[in-house]
Amino acid sequence: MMASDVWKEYESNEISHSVAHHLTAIHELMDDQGYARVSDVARALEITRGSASLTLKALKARGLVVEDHNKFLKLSEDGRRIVDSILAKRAVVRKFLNEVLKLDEHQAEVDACKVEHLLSAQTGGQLLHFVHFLLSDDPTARQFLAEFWSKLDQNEEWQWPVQDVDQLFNMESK
Amino acid sequence: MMASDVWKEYESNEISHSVAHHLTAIHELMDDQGYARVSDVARALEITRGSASLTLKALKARGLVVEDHNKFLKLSEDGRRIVDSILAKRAVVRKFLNEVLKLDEHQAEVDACKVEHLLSAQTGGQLLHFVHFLLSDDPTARQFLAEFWSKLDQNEEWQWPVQDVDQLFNMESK
DNA sequence: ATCAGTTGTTTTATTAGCAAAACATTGGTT
DNA sequence: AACCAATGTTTTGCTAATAAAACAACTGAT
Repeated sequence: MMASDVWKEYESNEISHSVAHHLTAIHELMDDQGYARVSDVARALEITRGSASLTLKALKARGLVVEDHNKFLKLSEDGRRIVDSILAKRAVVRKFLNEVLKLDEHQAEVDACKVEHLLSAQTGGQLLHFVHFLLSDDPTARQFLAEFWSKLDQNEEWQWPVQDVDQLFNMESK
Repeated sequence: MMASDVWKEYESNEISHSVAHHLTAIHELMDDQGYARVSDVARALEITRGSASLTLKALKARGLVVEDHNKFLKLSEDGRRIVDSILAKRAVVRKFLNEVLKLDEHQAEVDACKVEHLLSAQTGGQLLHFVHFLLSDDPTARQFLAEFWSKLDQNEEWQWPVQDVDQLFNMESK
Protein backbone atom coordinates (compact mmCIF):
# COMPACT_ATOMS: atom_id res chain seq x y z
CA MET A 1 0.00 0.00 0.00
CA MET A 2 1.15 3.48 -0.84
CA ALA A 3 3.63 2.23 -3.40
CA SER A 4 6.03 5.00 -4.26
CA ASP A 5 5.64 4.37 -7.95
CA VAL A 6 2.09 5.62 -7.51
CA TRP A 7 2.78 8.98 -5.93
CA LYS A 8 5.76 9.65 -8.17
CA GLU A 9 3.60 9.47 -11.27
CA TYR A 10 2.44 12.94 -10.34
CA GLU A 11 5.68 14.56 -11.51
CA SER A 12 5.91 12.29 -14.51
CA ASN A 13 2.83 14.04 -15.86
CA GLU A 14 3.64 15.47 -19.25
CA ILE A 15 1.36 18.46 -18.80
CA SER A 16 1.81 20.73 -15.80
CA HIS A 17 -0.88 23.04 -14.55
CA SER A 18 1.02 26.01 -15.94
CA VAL A 19 1.46 24.44 -19.37
CA ALA A 20 -2.20 23.45 -19.48
CA HIS A 21 -3.21 27.05 -18.99
CA HIS A 22 -0.72 28.51 -21.43
CA LEU A 23 -2.15 26.19 -24.06
CA THR A 24 -5.80 26.79 -23.25
CA ALA A 25 -5.14 30.54 -23.14
CA ILE A 26 -3.92 30.39 -26.73
CA HIS A 27 -6.99 28.40 -27.68
CA GLU A 28 -9.38 30.88 -26.10
CA LEU A 29 -7.57 33.91 -27.46
CA MET A 30 -7.83 32.49 -30.96
CA ASP A 31 -11.54 31.99 -30.40
CA ASP A 32 -12.11 35.39 -28.86
CA GLN A 33 -9.91 37.69 -30.91
CA GLY A 34 -8.55 35.56 -33.71
CA TYR A 35 -4.93 35.70 -32.71
CA ALA A 36 -2.61 35.12 -29.75
CA ARG A 37 0.73 36.73 -29.05
CA VAL A 38 3.07 36.37 -26.09
CA SER A 39 1.63 39.50 -24.53
CA ASP A 40 -1.92 38.31 -24.95
CA VAL A 41 -1.14 35.08 -23.17
CA ALA A 42 0.67 36.95 -20.41
CA ARG A 43 -2.29 39.28 -19.95
CA ALA A 44 -4.78 36.43 -19.95
CA LEU A 45 -2.83 34.54 -17.29
CA GLU A 46 -1.80 37.67 -15.39
CA ILE A 47 1.89 36.87 -15.49
CA THR A 48 4.70 38.99 -16.87
CA ARG A 49 5.58 38.95 -20.56
CA GLY A 50 9.01 37.65 -19.64
CA SER A 51 7.59 34.60 -17.91
CA ALA A 52 5.22 33.89 -20.75
CA SER A 53 8.00 34.32 -23.27
CA LEU A 54 10.16 31.70 -21.57
CA THR A 55 7.39 29.17 -21.04
CA LEU A 56 6.13 29.58 -24.60
CA LYS A 57 9.65 29.19 -25.95
CA ALA A 58 9.77 25.81 -24.22
CA LEU A 59 6.37 24.88 -25.64
CA LYS A 60 7.56 25.77 -29.14
CA ALA A 61 10.58 23.55 -28.57
CA ARG A 62 8.22 20.75 -27.47
CA GLY A 63 6.22 21.20 -30.64
CA LEU A 64 2.98 22.12 -28.91
CA VAL A 65 2.95 25.73 -30.10
CA VAL A 66 4.02 27.13 -33.45
CA GLU A 67 4.98 30.69 -34.25
CA ASP A 68 3.82 32.74 -37.16
CA HIS A 69 6.21 34.70 -39.41
CA ASN A 70 5.20 37.69 -37.31
CA LYS A 71 5.33 36.28 -33.77
CA PHE A 72 1.74 35.12 -33.83
CA LEU A 73 1.21 31.92 -31.89
CA LYS A 74 -1.04 29.00 -32.58
CA LEU A 75 -1.45 25.47 -31.34
CA SER A 76 0.12 22.60 -33.21
CA GLU A 77 -1.83 19.46 -33.92
CA ASP A 78 -0.47 17.94 -30.71
CA GLY A 79 -1.20 21.10 -28.77
CA ARG A 80 -4.75 21.13 -30.03
CA ARG A 81 -5.27 17.53 -29.00
CA ILE A 82 -4.03 18.28 -25.50
CA VAL A 83 -6.26 21.32 -25.16
CA ASP A 84 -9.27 19.34 -26.35
CA SER A 85 -8.70 16.63 -23.78
CA ILE A 86 -8.18 19.15 -21.00
CA LEU A 87 -11.26 21.19 -21.83
CA ALA A 88 -13.42 18.09 -22.11
CA LYS A 89 -12.29 16.92 -18.68
CA ARG A 90 -12.79 20.35 -17.19
CA ALA A 91 -16.31 20.58 -18.59
CA VAL A 92 -17.42 17.19 -17.37
CA VAL A 93 -15.90 17.61 -13.93
CA ARG A 94 -17.42 21.06 -13.56
CA LYS A 95 -20.79 19.73 -14.63
CA PHE A 96 -20.60 16.87 -12.18
CA LEU A 97 -19.57 19.02 -9.25
CA ASN A 98 -22.06 21.76 -9.96
CA GLU A 99 -25.11 19.99 -11.37
CA VAL A 100 -24.92 16.70 -9.51
CA LEU A 101 -23.11 17.40 -6.25
CA LYS A 102 -24.68 20.88 -6.16
CA LEU A 103 -21.47 22.68 -5.30
CA ASP A 104 -21.63 26.37 -6.11
CA GLU A 105 -20.34 27.39 -9.53
CA HIS A 106 -17.16 29.01 -8.31
CA GLN A 107 -16.12 26.04 -6.23
CA ALA A 108 -16.90 23.70 -9.12
CA GLU A 109 -14.88 25.87 -11.47
CA VAL A 110 -11.90 26.04 -9.14
CA ASP A 111 -11.79 22.33 -8.38
CA ALA A 112 -12.29 21.36 -12.01
CA CYS A 113 -9.48 23.70 -12.99
CA LYS A 114 -7.18 22.09 -10.45
CA VAL A 115 -7.67 18.51 -11.60
CA GLU A 116 -8.43 18.83 -15.30
CA HIS A 117 -4.86 18.17 -16.45
CA LEU A 118 -4.29 15.31 -14.02
CA LEU A 119 -7.06 12.89 -14.93
CA SER A 120 -6.34 10.09 -17.35
CA ALA A 121 -8.22 9.85 -20.63
CA GLN A 122 -9.94 6.73 -19.31
CA THR A 123 -11.16 8.51 -16.22
CA GLY A 124 -12.42 11.44 -18.27
CA GLY A 125 -14.24 9.12 -20.64
CA GLN A 126 -15.87 7.05 -17.94
CA LEU A 127 -16.89 10.13 -16.03
CA LEU A 128 -18.48 11.51 -19.17
CA HIS A 129 -20.49 8.33 -19.68
CA PHE A 130 -21.57 8.48 -16.08
CA VAL A 131 -22.59 12.12 -15.97
CA HIS A 132 -24.27 11.87 -19.33
CA PHE A 133 -26.50 9.05 -18.17
CA LEU A 134 -27.02 10.63 -14.77
CA LEU A 135 -28.27 13.90 -16.27
CA SER A 136 -30.28 12.29 -19.06
CA ASP A 137 -34.05 11.99 -18.98
CA ASP A 138 -33.86 8.29 -18.19
CA PRO A 139 -36.49 7.80 -15.47
CA THR A 140 -34.21 5.71 -13.28
CA ALA A 141 -31.54 8.40 -13.39
CA ARG A 142 -34.14 11.06 -12.64
CA GLN A 143 -35.46 9.18 -9.68
CA PHE A 144 -32.03 8.45 -8.34
CA LEU A 145 -31.00 12.09 -8.51
CA ALA A 146 -34.26 13.22 -6.93
CA GLU A 147 -33.69 10.89 -3.99
CA PHE A 148 -30.08 11.90 -3.63
CA TRP A 149 -30.92 15.59 -3.60
CA SER A 150 -33.68 15.13 -1.10
CA LYS A 151 -31.23 13.29 1.12
CA LEU A 152 -28.84 16.19 0.77
CA ASP A 153 -31.54 18.56 1.90
CA GLN A 154 -32.16 16.44 4.95
CA ASN A 155 -28.77 17.71 5.98
CA GLU A 156 -27.60 14.27 6.96
CA GLU A 157 -24.10 15.14 8.11
CA TRP A 158 -20.95 13.37 9.10
CA GLN A 159 -18.14 15.25 10.68
CA TRP A 160 -15.65 15.86 7.94
CA PRO A 161 -13.04 14.55 7.39
CA VAL A 162 -14.47 11.12 8.09
CA GLN A 163 -11.96 9.04 10.03
CA ASP A 164 -12.43 5.76 8.24
CA VAL A 165 -14.27 5.94 4.97
CA ASP A 166 -14.16 2.19 4.44
CA GLN A 167 -15.83 1.63 7.78
CA LEU A 168 -18.56 4.06 6.81
CA PHE A 169 -19.22 1.83 3.84
CA ASN A 170 -19.23 -1.26 6.05
CA MET A 171 -16.46 -2.80 4.07
CA GLU A 172 -13.12 -4.11 5.19
CA SER A 173 -10.03 -2.63 3.55
CA LYS A 174 -7.93 -4.98 1.51
CA MET B 1 -14.76 32.90 -18.51
CA MET B 2 -11.31 31.62 -17.50
CA ALA B 3 -10.80 34.24 -14.87
CA SER B 4 -7.17 34.24 -13.88
CA ASP B 5 -8.01 34.28 -10.20
CA VAL B 6 -9.36 30.78 -10.77
CA TRP B 7 -6.32 29.15 -12.28
CA LYS B 8 -3.92 30.90 -9.92
CA GLU B 9 -5.59 29.32 -6.92
CA TYR B 10 -3.69 26.20 -7.83
CA GLU B 11 -0.40 27.56 -6.53
CA SER B 12 -2.07 29.17 -3.57
CA ASN B 13 -2.84 25.68 -2.32
CA GLU B 14 -1.37 25.31 1.13
CA ILE B 15 -0.58 21.63 0.65
CA SER B 16 1.55 20.51 -2.29
CA HIS B 17 1.60 16.98 -3.60
CA SER B 18 5.03 16.47 -2.08
CA VAL B 19 4.00 17.79 1.32
CA ALA B 20 0.85 15.66 1.28
CA HIS B 21 2.95 12.55 0.83
CA HIS B 22 5.57 13.45 3.39
CA LEU B 23 2.78 13.85 5.92
CA THR B 24 0.89 10.70 4.97
CA ALA B 25 4.16 8.76 4.98
CA ILE B 26 4.70 9.74 8.62
CA HIS B 27 1.15 8.69 9.40
CA GLU B 28 1.53 5.29 7.79
CA LEU B 29 4.94 4.67 9.28
CA MET B 30 3.58 5.35 12.75
CA ASP B 31 0.80 2.87 12.05
CA ASP B 32 3.07 0.23 10.55
CA GLN B 33 6.16 0.37 12.75
CA GLY B 34 5.30 2.76 15.54
CA TYR B 35 7.82 5.44 14.68
CA ALA B 36 9.00 7.62 11.79
CA ARG B 37 12.43 9.11 11.26
CA VAL B 38 13.81 11.14 8.37
CA SER B 39 15.32 8.03 6.84
CA ASP B 40 12.07 6.11 7.10
CA VAL B 41 10.20 8.83 5.28
CA ALA B 42 12.92 9.01 2.61
CA ARG B 43 12.76 5.25 2.11
CA ALA B 44 8.99 5.23 1.94
CA LEU B 45 8.92 7.97 -0.68
CA GLU B 46 12.04 6.73 -2.48
CA ILE B 47 13.84 10.04 -2.26
CA THR B 48 17.23 10.78 -0.70
CA ARG B 49 17.61 11.45 2.99
CA GLY B 50 18.89 14.91 2.16
CA SER B 51 15.73 15.86 0.33
CA ALA B 52 13.51 14.47 3.05
CA SER B 53 15.57 16.27 5.69
CA LEU B 54 15.02 19.64 4.02
CA THR B 55 11.34 19.17 3.35
CA LEU B 56 10.70 17.91 6.87
CA LYS B 57 12.63 20.80 8.34
CA ALA B 58 10.23 23.13 6.54
CA LEU B 59 7.26 21.14 7.82
CA LYS B 60 8.57 21.40 11.37
CA ALA B 61 8.86 25.15 10.87
CA ARG B 62 5.27 25.20 9.62
CA GLY B 63 4.18 23.35 12.72
CA LEU B 64 2.83 20.31 10.88
CA VAL B 65 5.50 17.91 12.15
CA VAL B 66 7.11 17.76 15.58
CA GLU B 67 10.40 16.16 16.48
CA ASP B 68 11.09 13.90 19.41
CA HIS B 69 14.02 14.39 21.79
CA ASN B 70 15.72 11.74 19.69
CA LYS B 71 14.89 12.80 16.13
CA PHE B 72 11.67 10.85 16.05
CA LEU B 73 8.98 12.55 14.02
CA LYS B 74 5.28 12.73 14.56
CA LEU B 75 2.39 14.73 13.21
CA SER B 76 1.16 17.77 15.09
CA GLU B 77 -2.53 18.32 15.64
CA ASP B 78 -2.66 20.40 12.46
CA GLY B 79 -0.66 17.81 10.55
CA ARG B 80 -2.99 15.08 11.68
CA ARG B 81 -6.03 17.05 10.54
CA ILE B 82 -4.51 17.56 7.13
CA VAL B 83 -3.64 13.89 6.74
CA ASP B 84 -7.15 12.88 7.80
CA SER B 85 -8.73 15.11 5.19
CA ILE B 86 -6.37 13.91 2.47
CA LEU B 87 -6.86 10.23 3.23
CA ALA B 88 -10.62 10.63 3.36
CA LYS B 89 -10.64 12.30 -0.05
CA ARG B 90 -8.30 9.70 -1.49
CA ALA B 91 -10.48 6.87 -0.23
CA VAL B 92 -13.72 8.26 -1.56
CA VAL B 93 -12.27 9.22 -4.93
CA ARG B 94 -10.64 5.82 -5.30
CA LYS B 95 -13.87 4.10 -4.40
CA PHE B 96 -15.84 6.18 -6.87
CA LEU B 97 -13.40 5.60 -9.72
CA ASN B 98 -13.00 1.92 -9.06
CA GLU B 99 -16.38 0.73 -7.82
CA VAL B 100 -18.67 3.07 -9.72
CA LEU B 101 -16.81 4.03 -12.88
CA LYS B 102 -15.20 0.58 -12.99
CA LEU B 103 -11.70 1.84 -13.66
CA ASP B 104 -9.07 -0.70 -12.79
CA GLU B 105 -7.59 -0.46 -9.32
CA HIS B 106 -4.24 0.91 -10.38
CA GLN B 107 -5.73 3.69 -12.46
CA ALA B 108 -8.12 4.57 -9.65
CA GLU B 109 -5.26 4.62 -7.18
CA VAL B 110 -3.09 6.83 -9.38
CA ASP B 111 -5.80 9.36 -10.20
CA ALA B 112 -7.01 9.53 -6.61
CA CYS B 113 -3.43 10.11 -5.48
CA LYS B 114 -3.07 12.96 -7.95
CA VAL B 115 -6.15 14.90 -6.89
CA GLU B 116 -6.56 14.04 -3.22
CA HIS B 117 -4.77 17.14 -1.95
CA LEU B 118 -6.46 19.49 -4.42
CA LEU B 119 -10.13 18.96 -3.65
CA SER B 120 -11.87 21.30 -1.26
CA ALA B 121 -13.41 19.97 1.92
CA GLN B 122 -16.85 20.72 0.48
CA THR B 123 -16.16 18.69 -2.62
CA GLY B 124 -14.86 15.81 -0.55
CA GLY B 125 -17.89 15.89 1.69
CA GLN B 126 -20.42 16.06 -1.11
CA LEU B 127 -18.66 13.31 -3.01
CA LEU B 128 -18.78 11.16 0.09
CA HIS B 129 -22.53 11.70 0.44
CA PHE B 130 -22.97 10.85 -3.20
CA VAL B 131 -20.88 7.68 -3.26
CA HIS B 132 -22.31 6.53 0.03
CA PHE B 133 -25.85 6.71 -1.29
CA LEU B 134 -24.85 5.34 -4.67
CA LEU B 135 -23.25 2.24 -3.17
CA SER B 136 -25.90 1.72 -0.48
CA ASP B 137 -28.59 -0.94 -0.72
CA ASP B 138 -31.22 1.64 -1.58
CA PRO B 139 -33.20 0.02 -4.42
CA THR B 140 -33.20 3.15 -6.56
CA ALA B 141 -29.43 3.40 -6.29
CA ARG B 142 -29.08 -0.29 -7.10
CA GLN B 143 -31.25 0.00 -10.14
CA PHE B 144 -29.50 3.10 -11.34
CA LEU B 145 -26.09 1.50 -11.06
CA ALA B 146 -27.29 -1.66 -12.75
CA GLU B 147 -28.56 0.33 -15.70
CA PHE B 148 -25.42 2.41 -15.89
CA TRP B 149 -23.17 -0.62 -15.89
CA SER B 150 -25.24 -2.36 -18.50
CA LYS B 151 -24.94 0.72 -20.67
CA LEU B 152 -21.18 0.63 -20.15
CA ASP B 153 -21.10 -2.97 -21.35
CA GLN B 154 -22.99 -2.01 -24.48
CA ASN B 155 -19.78 -0.24 -25.32
CA GLU B 156 -21.59 2.91 -26.35
CA GLU B 157 -18.62 5.02 -27.36
CA TRP B 158 -17.84 8.60 -28.24
CA GLN B 159 -14.52 9.54 -29.65
CA TRP B 160 -12.55 10.95 -26.77
CA PRO B 161 -11.87 13.77 -26.16
CA VAL B 162 -15.37 14.95 -26.99
CA GLN B 163 -15.22 18.25 -28.84
CA ASP B 164 -18.10 20.00 -27.15
CA VAL B 165 -19.29 18.43 -23.95
CA ASP B 166 -22.11 20.93 -23.49
CA GLN B 167 -23.47 20.08 -26.92
CA LEU B 168 -23.43 16.42 -26.01
CA PHE B 169 -25.70 17.28 -23.11
CA ASN B 170 -27.97 19.31 -25.38
CA MET B 171 -27.45 22.38 -23.33
CA GLU B 172 -26.25 25.80 -24.30
CA SER B 173 -23.16 27.11 -22.54
CA LYS B 174 -23.65 30.23 -20.49
C1' DA C 1 11.33 63.30 -37.13
C1' DT C 2 10.47 62.71 -32.45
C1' DC C 3 8.20 60.84 -28.65
C1' DA C 4 5.34 57.52 -26.35
C1' DG C 5 3.40 53.07 -26.02
C1' DT C 6 3.47 48.23 -27.01
C1' DT C 7 5.80 44.20 -27.81
C1' DG C 8 9.26 40.46 -27.32
C1' DT C 9 13.54 38.90 -25.26
C1' DT C 10 17.18 38.37 -21.97
C1' DT C 11 19.26 38.51 -17.50
C1' DT C 12 19.08 38.11 -12.60
C1' DA C 13 16.83 36.33 -8.65
C1' DT C 14 13.47 33.53 -6.03
C1' DT C 15 10.97 29.29 -4.50
C1' DA C 16 9.83 24.25 -4.31
C1' DG C 17 11.52 19.96 -4.84
C1' DC C 18 14.65 16.82 -6.05
C1' DA C 19 19.86 14.32 -6.49
C1' DA C 20 24.53 13.73 -5.28
C1' DA C 21 28.17 14.07 -2.36
C1' DA C 22 30.56 15.25 1.70
C1' DC C 23 30.44 15.32 6.52
C1' DA C 24 29.50 14.35 11.47
C1' DT C 25 27.21 11.44 14.80
C1' DT C 26 25.76 7.33 16.77
C1' DG C 27 25.39 2.29 17.69
C1' DG C 28 26.85 -2.10 17.62
C1' DT C 29 30.61 -5.90 16.51
C1' DT C 30 34.63 -7.74 16.77
C1' DA D 1 40.08 0.42 20.52
C1' DA D 2 38.80 -0.01 15.74
C1' DC D 3 35.56 -0.61 12.42
C1' DC D 4 31.31 -0.62 9.92
C1' DA D 5 26.61 0.58 9.07
C1' DA D 6 22.97 3.64 9.62
C1' DT D 7 21.40 8.17 10.39
C1' DG D 8 20.88 13.23 9.88
C1' DT D 9 22.52 17.53 7.96
C1' DT D 10 24.61 20.66 4.74
C1' DT D 11 26.28 22.14 0.38
C1' DT D 12 26.09 22.30 -4.52
C1' DG D 13 23.54 21.88 -8.62
C1' DC D 14 19.44 21.00 -11.35
C1' DT D 15 14.56 22.08 -13.38
C1' DA D 16 10.08 24.49 -13.64
C1' DA D 17 7.82 28.59 -13.04
C1' DT D 18 7.55 32.83 -11.60
C1' DA D 19 8.91 38.41 -10.92
C1' DA D 20 11.56 42.35 -11.95
C1' DA D 21 14.23 45.07 -14.68
C1' DA D 22 16.79 46.28 -18.62
C1' DC D 23 16.94 46.35 -23.47
C1' DA D 24 15.74 46.40 -28.49
C1' DA D 25 12.32 46.83 -32.08
C1' DC D 26 8.21 48.26 -33.99
C1' DT D 27 3.93 51.34 -34.26
C1' DG D 28 1.39 55.41 -34.31
C1' DA D 29 0.34 60.20 -33.25
C1' DT D 30 1.55 64.69 -33.25
